Amino acid sequence: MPEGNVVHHLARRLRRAFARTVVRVDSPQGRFADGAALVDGRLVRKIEAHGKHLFVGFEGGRWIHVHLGLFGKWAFGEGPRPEPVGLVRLRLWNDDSWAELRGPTVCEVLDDAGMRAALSRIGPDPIRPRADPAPAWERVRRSATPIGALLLDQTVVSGVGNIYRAEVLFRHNVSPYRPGRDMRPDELDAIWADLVMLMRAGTRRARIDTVRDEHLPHVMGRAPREDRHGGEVYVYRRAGQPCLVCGTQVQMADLNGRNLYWCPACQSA
DNA sequence: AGCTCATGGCGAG
DNA sequence: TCGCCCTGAGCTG
Repeated sequence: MPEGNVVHHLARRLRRAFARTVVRVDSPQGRFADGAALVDGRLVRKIEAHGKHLFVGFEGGRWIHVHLGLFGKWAFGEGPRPEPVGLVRLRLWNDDSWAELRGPTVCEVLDDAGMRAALSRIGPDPIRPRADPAPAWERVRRSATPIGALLLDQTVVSGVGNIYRAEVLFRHNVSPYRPGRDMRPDELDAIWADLVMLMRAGTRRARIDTVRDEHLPHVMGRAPREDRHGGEVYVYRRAGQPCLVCGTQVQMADLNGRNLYWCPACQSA
């Protein structure tokens, strides 16, 4: 259940295990059997994350394209690969390492054109070096859609999920309901810079921490967290609990079918 | 054992 | 806006 930071972290891990090696590929579950046969036994040239999309590039111009969706999960190990347990969509292995993929929304083989087409459908990714936020913010500034919805739209910005959406808007005191066209350019610049910083830190740690040092004492004093997303956050999944900055009850609402969290006092604008 | 919910995204109305 | 796809964990009984 990853946002872009976890996908980039997984790309690094896959790179360490498989880059520039000949990799065996199969599909114990069978649903990816045809795709696996197209790349089995080829040299892995490149492994890249773009937003929440992962691409494993093979010699011969073919790519495995994976999107984990809500439920997808990778497992890794060293040495001989274990017998598959349950539904394993994709398995990769070489002499030293193995990896298993379960439950992805997307697992397919693309050629170079297909890979470029997939990339053309997503907006700039704050984790990637040299990503340019300009096209994203141009769309935001022309849109009446709430900024909270725009940040989750992967064609605007890629890699931001429900946690980063909630947290970055909190950190900039912006109401998730403010129309994109009412965002000031300096606010958008600051939000981009913050996403770059937060998501790159989240890539290294494979978790999402957004609470500033000066508010960490509040974190220490509060009740143990009851969810398992695994980081220290201001508002995500904290509905009904006091805001770590002002004490107001954190609110929750449905926005386009996803749970939205915010502090109505800190984010009134 | 069965329900609900989850860091996501797509397509049909 | 809704329903659907994918899987697993954490409840409730």
